[in-house]
Amino acid sequence: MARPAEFDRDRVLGQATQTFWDYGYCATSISRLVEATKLKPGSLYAAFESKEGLFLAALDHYATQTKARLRAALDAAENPIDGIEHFFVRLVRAQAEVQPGRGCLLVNTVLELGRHNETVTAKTKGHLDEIEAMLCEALMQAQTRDYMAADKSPEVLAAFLITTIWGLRVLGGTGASVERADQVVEQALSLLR
Amino acid sequence: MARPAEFDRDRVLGQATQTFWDYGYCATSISRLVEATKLKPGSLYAAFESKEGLFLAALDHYATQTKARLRAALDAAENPIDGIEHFFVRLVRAQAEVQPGRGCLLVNTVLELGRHNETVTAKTKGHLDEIEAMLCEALMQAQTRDYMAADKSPEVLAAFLITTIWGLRVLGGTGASVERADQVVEQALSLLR
DNA sequence: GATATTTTTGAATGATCAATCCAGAATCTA
DNA sequence: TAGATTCTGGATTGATCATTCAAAAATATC
Repeated sequence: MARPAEFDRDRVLGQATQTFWDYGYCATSISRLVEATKLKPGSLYAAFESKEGLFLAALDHYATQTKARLRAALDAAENPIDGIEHFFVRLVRAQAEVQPGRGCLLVNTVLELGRHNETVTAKTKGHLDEIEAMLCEALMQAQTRDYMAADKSPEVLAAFLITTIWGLRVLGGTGASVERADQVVEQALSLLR
Repeated sequence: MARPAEFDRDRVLGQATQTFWDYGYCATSISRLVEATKLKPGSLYAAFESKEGLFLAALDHYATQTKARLRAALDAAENPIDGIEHFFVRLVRAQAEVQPGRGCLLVNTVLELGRHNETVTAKTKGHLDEIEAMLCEALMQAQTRDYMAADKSPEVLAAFLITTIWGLRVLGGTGASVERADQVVEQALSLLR
C-alpha cells in the first residue's frame, strides 16, 4: 500500500457544501473551493474527479442532513401533524439564523441547472421527491390515526407542503423576518387540520 | 448629428432577458448575449455599459411585464379574488408551456445573487415587494367588497400568496405537471374564501 | 457633397476559469 | 530499511471570461 490521505473527507465535503450553497454552482470556482477546503487542486481532483463530481457529493451530503432533520422532527413528535409543524418552525429559524438568505441548496440547484445539466438535476429531483414522499407518508399516517380529515388527499397536501417549503426558502432568501415566515407557515398548516 | 443606432433596444432587451432567464446571471456569458442579440460586444457595451447594466435593464423589462399581467388579471375579473385566481391559473400554464422549468427570473436572481450583489438584489427585491403590494391591495379591496372574511389579514395572506407563487415557480422548475400545480393552487386559494 | 459625430465591427486585452502534471514528501508492505 | 505506491504542493495548461479599442461604415447637418 502507500501513503494515506491526510484530510477528513467529510470535513472537506462539508466545507465544499457550504461554499456551493453560498455561491451556487457556477460562481463557485475551484480556487474558492481550494480556499474553503484547504486542499490543493490536485488533491481535490484526486478525491472527487471534477468540479461536478464534488458538487454531486455535496448534494448528497446536504440532502442526507435535510432528510435526517425531517425524520427527527417526525419521530420526536406525538403525531405526524405536530411533527410537520415542528419541522416547519425549525426550518424558518434555521434559515434566519445560519447564513440568512441562502435558501435551500436543492431548490437553488434545480433553478440554476435545471435545464442544462441532466446528471445534477436528476440527483437533485430525486432528493426532493424523497422529501415529498416522507411528507406524504406522514400525512397518510396522520389520516389513519385520525389527526387529519379522511376526505383530504395526502398526495395533494404533500405537494402543497413542499411547494410551501420552496416558497419559504425563497422568502428566507429575500431576508424576510421570522415573524412574517411564521405567519405564512401558520396559514399553510391550517389546511392540514 | 450622427449615425443613429440600428438595433431596436426593446428587442435586444427582450432577447437578453430570455437568455438571462434561461441560464442565470453567472452562466450567461457575453458571447451568449452576442449570439442572442446579434449585437457585437462593442454595441452591447455602448448601449448598456456592462453585463450588470444589461442585467439590471433586463430585470426591469421582466418585472414590468409580470406586473402588467397581474394588473390585467385583476382588472379583467369581476372581483379581486377571481382576479387573483385567474393570475395563478395563467401563471401555472405560462410556466408549463413556454420554456418549462425556468421558474421566475426575479426569484432565481434573489437566490443566485442575494448575498453577493447589492445593486441587483435591491432592484429585484423592490420588484417583488411591488408585486406583493399589488396582491395585498387586491385583498383589501376584496375585504371591503365582502368577498373575503373581515377577520383575515390582507398583509399576511399577501405574504402567503407570494410565498406560494415562489413555491410554484420552483414546482415549475422541477417539471411538475399542470394538474399537480393546479391542485396546489386550489389548496392555497381555498384560504382566501 | 463635405464634415462632424456616432455606430458598428471584430480583433485584442489581461484576468480567471476548470483541469492537469510532476517533483518531492509521506507511509505502507515486505 | 528498501522499494513501491500514494498523497501533497504549486506551477502550468489552453479555454473562456468580461471588457476595451481602433478602424471602417453610416447618417445627420450644413
